[in-house]
Amino acid sequence: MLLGCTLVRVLADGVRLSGVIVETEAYVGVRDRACHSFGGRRTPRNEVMYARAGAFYVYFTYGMHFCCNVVCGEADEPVAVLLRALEPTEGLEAMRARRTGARRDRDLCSGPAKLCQAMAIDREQNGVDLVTSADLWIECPMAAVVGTGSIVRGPRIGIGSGNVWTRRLLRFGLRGHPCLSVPFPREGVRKSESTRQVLGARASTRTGEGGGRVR
DNA sequence: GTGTGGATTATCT
DNA sequence: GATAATCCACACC
Repeated sequence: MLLGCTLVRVLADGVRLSGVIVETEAYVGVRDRACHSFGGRRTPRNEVMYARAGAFYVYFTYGMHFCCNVVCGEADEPVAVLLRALEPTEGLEAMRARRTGARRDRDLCSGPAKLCQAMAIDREQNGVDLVTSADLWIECPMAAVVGTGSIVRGPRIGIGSGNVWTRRLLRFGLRGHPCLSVPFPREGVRKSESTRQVLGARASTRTGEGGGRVR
């Protein structure tokens, strides 16, 4: 479970940037049409998806943006979670400097490309091991555990349409949080679906056992 | 507040 | 050559 955990980045000059993960999307591997590894596709770009859980997968898109994912499968099991939004908590000054154009602090990291810009994440961080890196990791203190009632889910963003994978509710967020990238269609989870889907959410966004860092 | 279109390039077909 | 897990500015309500 990544929601509620904190992404931490330490810059070369020692400045520390961090934010609480408030929105994610699951990309569940070779069966998922919207996933870069669909059908077992393996290229230089998505090679990191085939690493073991804890690897950081950064890719470039739309000619000008970076997006970042946490790989969460075993080796050769290309499954990852896209980080879509953070609530900035440390280093706001540096984030504002990098995100000229963000009018409010809540918009510093309210999108997958925005958070990469704010957190100084680009190609350099592709393939970083979040478990051992000294300048990029995820902290998951027990106090950050999020109750299932605080989670909303909906269809993933920007992946076209036309098959069941575009409709599956694989986007997750903290209910009503001001830093979400896009509002969720309806701020709730239908009772008939909640139990099964929340269990699915936890399975697909979990990257390993608890502890100081995710692995 | 919502909706539209432009920016700009790695990657794969 | 087409596509893309996007963002931003601007127009309009």
